[in-house]
Amino acid sequence: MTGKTDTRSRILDIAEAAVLEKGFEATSIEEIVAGAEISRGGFFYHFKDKNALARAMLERYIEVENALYDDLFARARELNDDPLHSMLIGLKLLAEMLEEMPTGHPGCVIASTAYQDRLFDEGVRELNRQAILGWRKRFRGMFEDIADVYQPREEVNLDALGDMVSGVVEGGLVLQRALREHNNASEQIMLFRTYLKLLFSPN
Amino acid sequence: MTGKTDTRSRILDIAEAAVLEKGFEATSIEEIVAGAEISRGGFFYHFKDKNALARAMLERYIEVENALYDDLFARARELNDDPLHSMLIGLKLLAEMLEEMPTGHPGCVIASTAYQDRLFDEGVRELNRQAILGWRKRFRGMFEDIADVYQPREEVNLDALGDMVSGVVEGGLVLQRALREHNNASEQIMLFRTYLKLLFSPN
DNA sequence: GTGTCAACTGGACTCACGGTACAGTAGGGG
DNA sequence: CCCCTACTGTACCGTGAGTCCAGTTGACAC
Repeated sequence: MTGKTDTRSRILDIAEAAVLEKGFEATSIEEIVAGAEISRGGFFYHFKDKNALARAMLERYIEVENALYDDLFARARELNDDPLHSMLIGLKLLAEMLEEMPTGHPGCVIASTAYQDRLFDEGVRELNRQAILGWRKRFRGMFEDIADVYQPREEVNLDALGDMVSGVVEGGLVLQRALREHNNASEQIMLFRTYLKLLFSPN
Repeated sequence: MTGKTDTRSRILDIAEAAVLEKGFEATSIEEIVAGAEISRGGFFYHFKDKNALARAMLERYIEVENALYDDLFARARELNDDPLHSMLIGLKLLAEMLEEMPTGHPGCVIASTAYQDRLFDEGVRELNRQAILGWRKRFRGMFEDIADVYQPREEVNLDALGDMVSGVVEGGLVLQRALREHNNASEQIMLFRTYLKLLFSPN
């Protein structure tokens, strides 16, 4: 028929939009099939249950997120070769990006699934876990590069510091969602940026 | 013994335990009434629907949480009269407390409701919002006291810094839940503590 | 042109859960 | 004695997930 998008990814698109707007639980299969203009049978042909949908969404989301981080910090590195300064630039770019997102960042998908984890199976939980561990590794690596050049003023665990990036983003998104404000996440990232400056900048 | 209605608070106890363990959505009314040894009718006598239960739980939780913060930072102030040092002590006490909690801190209740907010009515969302604004005010006040004595090395928005306490706790709890590790939240608080030390300590 | 297969449609059904309605009742005041 | 609070118990409804399955459609294969 249309040919340009196959049904499976059309389902994922519709589902993702709905889930980001109102949460996984509040998004019914009925609604997804209506949006994708398919039958209920068609949905279950592609996804054995809602869990399989969640997994596919998470997989796709994590890929996009990682590509985004790759791109963002690569650009930051182009702008300044120093590991500390490129990190600071990257965080600023990230904060700006979050501010420009109208409905908020999809990062909430991670926190969202974390808090509804009993609704999901082990596969989904494990995906979630691996995503966060991946970010830990990514940022830890960057902090190691910084620490090779700049002696930190206080001793910190670099794994925990890597987690702090994820935590600050996730926490900021929680605040943003609960407060119905708009820039909490980017504000929190900028505060974290100041932390790094204080921690690594030579006096 | 005492208490206006024994049954009502027994429902809340059972519900809270279940919700903390597996989330609000995954906790059925059936299960609550079984645990509290009452009939379904009895449940709906006390709570008109699940929303009313959520609201009552949140109200109670926020009260307990605030009392806990009051107590914790009052003790910290007793141990050291300096605003910065008492804050640092308070955060250490908080981190220790979080570590000692086996199932994790109930703070997740806030994040949890934030991410499932379409399941709840405006009353619940507003309660959530007010709780976070309350913490902002609390911590902002403490940071103002610190800033009166110690000139911060970098200019920061004290409201945002106040939010960062909530954000770091919430974010840490998200990590902890997703990673199935145990000390992420307390670790994140300790990292935040280091931040404050760097920000306010005279060189 | 016949056969096969993937990608569906559509309908009937089960089950769990939230929620409604309401009649009845045990027990403690006034 | 009645009345009120705090329930019990049952019957019933709607919604949404998930199952089963029989049938259709179009592409490509031989």
